[in-house]
Amino acid sequence: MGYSFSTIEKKWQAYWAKNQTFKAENYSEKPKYYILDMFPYPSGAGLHVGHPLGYIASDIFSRYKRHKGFNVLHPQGYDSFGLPAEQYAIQTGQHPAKTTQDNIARYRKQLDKMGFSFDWTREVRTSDPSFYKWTQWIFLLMFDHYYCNEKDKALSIKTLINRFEKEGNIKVNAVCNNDVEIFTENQWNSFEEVKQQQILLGYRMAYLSNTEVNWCAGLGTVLANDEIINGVSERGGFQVTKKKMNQWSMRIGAYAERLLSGLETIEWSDSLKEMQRNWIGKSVGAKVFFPVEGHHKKIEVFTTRPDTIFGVTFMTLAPELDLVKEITHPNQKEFVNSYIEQTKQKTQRERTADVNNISGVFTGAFAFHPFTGDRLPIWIGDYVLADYGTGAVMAVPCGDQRDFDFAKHFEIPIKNIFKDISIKEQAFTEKAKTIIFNSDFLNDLPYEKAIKVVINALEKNKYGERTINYRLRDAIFSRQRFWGEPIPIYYKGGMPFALTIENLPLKLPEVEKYLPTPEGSPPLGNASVWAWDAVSKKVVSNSLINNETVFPLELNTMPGWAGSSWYFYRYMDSKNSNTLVSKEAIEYWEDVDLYLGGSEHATGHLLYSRFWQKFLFDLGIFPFEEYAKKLINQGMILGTSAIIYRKPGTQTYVSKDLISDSKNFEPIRVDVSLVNISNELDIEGLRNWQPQFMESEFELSEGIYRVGREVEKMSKSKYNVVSPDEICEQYGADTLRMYEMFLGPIEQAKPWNTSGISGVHNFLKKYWRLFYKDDQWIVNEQQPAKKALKILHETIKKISSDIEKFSFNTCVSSFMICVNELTLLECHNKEILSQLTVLLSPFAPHIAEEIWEKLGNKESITNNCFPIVNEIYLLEETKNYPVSFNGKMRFTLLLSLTLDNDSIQEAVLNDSRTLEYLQGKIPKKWIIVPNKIINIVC
RNA sequence: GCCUUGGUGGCGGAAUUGGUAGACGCGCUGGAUUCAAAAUCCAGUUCUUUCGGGAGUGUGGGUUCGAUUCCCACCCAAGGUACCA
Repeated sequence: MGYSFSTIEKKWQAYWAKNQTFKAENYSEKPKYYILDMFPYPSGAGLHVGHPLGYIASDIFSRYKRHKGFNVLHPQGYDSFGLPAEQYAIQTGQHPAKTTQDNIARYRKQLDKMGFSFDWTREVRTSDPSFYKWTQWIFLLMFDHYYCNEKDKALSIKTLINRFEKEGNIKVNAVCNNDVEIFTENQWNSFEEVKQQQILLGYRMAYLSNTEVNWCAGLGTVLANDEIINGVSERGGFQVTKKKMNQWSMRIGAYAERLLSGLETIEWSDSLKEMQRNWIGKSVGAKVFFPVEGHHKKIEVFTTRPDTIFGVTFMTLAPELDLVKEITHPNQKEFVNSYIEQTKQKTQRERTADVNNISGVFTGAFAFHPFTGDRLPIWIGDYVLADYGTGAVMAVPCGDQRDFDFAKHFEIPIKNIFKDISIKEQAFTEKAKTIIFNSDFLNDLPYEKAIKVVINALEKNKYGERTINYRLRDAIFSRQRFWGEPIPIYYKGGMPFALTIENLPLKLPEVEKYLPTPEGSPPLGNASVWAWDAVSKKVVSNSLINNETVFPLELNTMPGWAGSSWYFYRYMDSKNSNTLVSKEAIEYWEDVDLYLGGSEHATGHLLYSRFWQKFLFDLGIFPFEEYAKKLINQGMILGTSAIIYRKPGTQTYVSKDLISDSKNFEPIRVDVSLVNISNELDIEGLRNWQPQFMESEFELSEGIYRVGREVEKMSKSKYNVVSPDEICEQYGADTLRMYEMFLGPIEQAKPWNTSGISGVHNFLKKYWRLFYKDDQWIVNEQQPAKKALKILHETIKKISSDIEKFSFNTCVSSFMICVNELTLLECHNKEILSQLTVLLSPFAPHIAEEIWEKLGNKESITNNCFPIVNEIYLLEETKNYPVSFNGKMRFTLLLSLTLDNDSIQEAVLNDSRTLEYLQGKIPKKWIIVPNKIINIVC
């Protein structure tokens, strides 16, 4: 008998569900608190022990905040559009909606078992039309707005049209594509609609452009930069190459500065902010124009070191630049063209791998130095990237290592402009303490001064200007996939036109095949009903496209980050079919108080969602510039993979301890459940696990086969996934919850191992025995011992401050100490145990509810007041009073400044280390305490 | 290379503003209970020692009466990022 967790947990989970204990109201007298988890992608592998880590932490905090008198919003949902369901559909023909539905059901079951206090009435799913209606609506807003640099915010495209009609675009300072031409109001008014639309498209926040994209043939889709790891796709590891395509993009670049400065206002971890800063990559410098000999065009370069301009000895252009073909001398054309071809064929990976391989070609053309008028040879080289800065550099071999290497390799002259610095061996790249010389009007100036002087000179002569450059590029928004939000756009005369909100959601059409069409169009190209009738405002059959009013619809869908960029607002008002979120709901809940999730989303989701937030803030839809005041990154729980070693070309596997050099063997991962704690493999189990092992031979050592181990990310493909289900079954959810917290600090990554779980389970059993002895209820209402009160209040103090600090592992320790001591004191006092139970309830809610009920309470423990520490119980008689000395004859009493003179005398004398020092230095003297002077006698 | 975070027993990890390093748990050792086991309880557990002590928080310095904590240099690990001009 005793602590029967499975009965208790079932009972209370049912109770919470029936009474909707955790349902949050959109209005309350209480202060609000919004705690958000990053919602999961419901994958086929189900939940593993790593998933709940963050959910347990946020659940503890939610329950704690409820005890503290807050109206807590703690919702959950599913990021349910995604590639795995689509690939499963390609293989099996099963509709991704079905796969997704099944996986969600399984996730929900597993989540429910752990006793989370989610308000499930607010559940959202990004693949639900009632949800993606609003994702599409936000896209329409993006399409309908541009970024105005003067007001420094997004404005309606109508404002822009008005200005074009009145004054053309010459005075308009807005973010746009660089190929937008200059026109007057008269020209604008005479343009045809298609032409006008084309110009507007160059200004829209969501725009179409023929961009060079990362094309992944293996996945049949375009990938964003952050979906590529080391030149191959993050998912699947396929090759990625460059390809030009007409793609939707989002002008995140317009928000670069605000995304950067906004970081100062939010409580996110330093490392995460730093990642975003790096990703945005702001650098301050100058644009400089170099006229090309015998050509009307100028080369525009970006440099962070304009102070080195007199050290320029040549120019280098990115081979992809259109300008290259225009300026190349006929004699060099052949070499240049073949070099361009060569570069194109290199994948990003090959290009990055060849860092030390210097290559380039002379174009035969020359540029003029703006100040000296020197002739500078123009080269092309693939170390210059087309999509950073202007795709061209002024090469200063004395001040940049790559320029230096390039110059040495091609025997281009190097000019030294640094005083008393040798540049024989390598370039001099330090900025501090540099004195410029050999540089006309910059001679003898230090770095900082030189920059100011040269930029002034550039601007005065119109040779260039001060510029800020960002590494952050606009986010490509088109995906050639089926299982994503359709983009609510149709095409008329080759120009995109938007649907209106009344016509949303634009639901995914039925298709027979989920693969791209034979012509290479996205999967939506397989749909037979996917055209737009602009009169009836309905989706109609493709066969009607020849009618005057029927137009083809967009075939691309949105990327995975679309829905997740705003989902947290939908929880506030998830059922609303009239608006994204009602005014009342958003005015009450405002923003997320605490966001919990993995740091792997630093430069993806967490950046894109800040961008959307700022855009919708500009439009007055969201109330703040940032949506999450505080963010905590939980560390990953790692799995321990089991590895067996195959002799190449055979079916023979050799035990790990018989192997001296593992290079001669092929490591193969096997399911961790086939291995026991001493790394012994269950050979029969393995043979039954997968057919390929049926005929295997095993070389044993001492009668057993030992596997190798490796700690790595938990993943289905590595067969190292541990599901929480078994732990729940064996020890119960309360033990699992406390154990996961006990493993270590929440932010840290840690390998999963169950060796310590019995300690946590024992704790709960001990706690139970404070109430029951041999199934007899032994709680009394006698006056509690002073010592017991002290232990309780020490625990209250420690737990309260540790919860606020998110230090849950130390909380668990404090509970253990408390229960051990109360057991030792044989304390079964009702008052003390009641308070302890409330304290424990965020961590182990099921057992706490059960005890709470047994203590005679009718209501759930959920909204009961959290215990408050009473300092009276904490006072001690005396220990010793440590004293600190800061070297300037000023002493600080650490414990108390309110003690009278006598006790301070004693205090100081009690501390032998201090006494020893005092006797040597300042006998019989006055000692200064802040605000107080005390006489001390030695 | 650069940025961020970290480095403490056999292991996971504690340590408030600089003040008895190693809380709590695992593991291990011994004991009680038991025919026995499970369960439970008690004691011990940084290393070393000639049993007086001595050493000890990645390494080497510094500040301080006193440093895991503060400063400088270096080493290592994890994560991020990169021909970024």
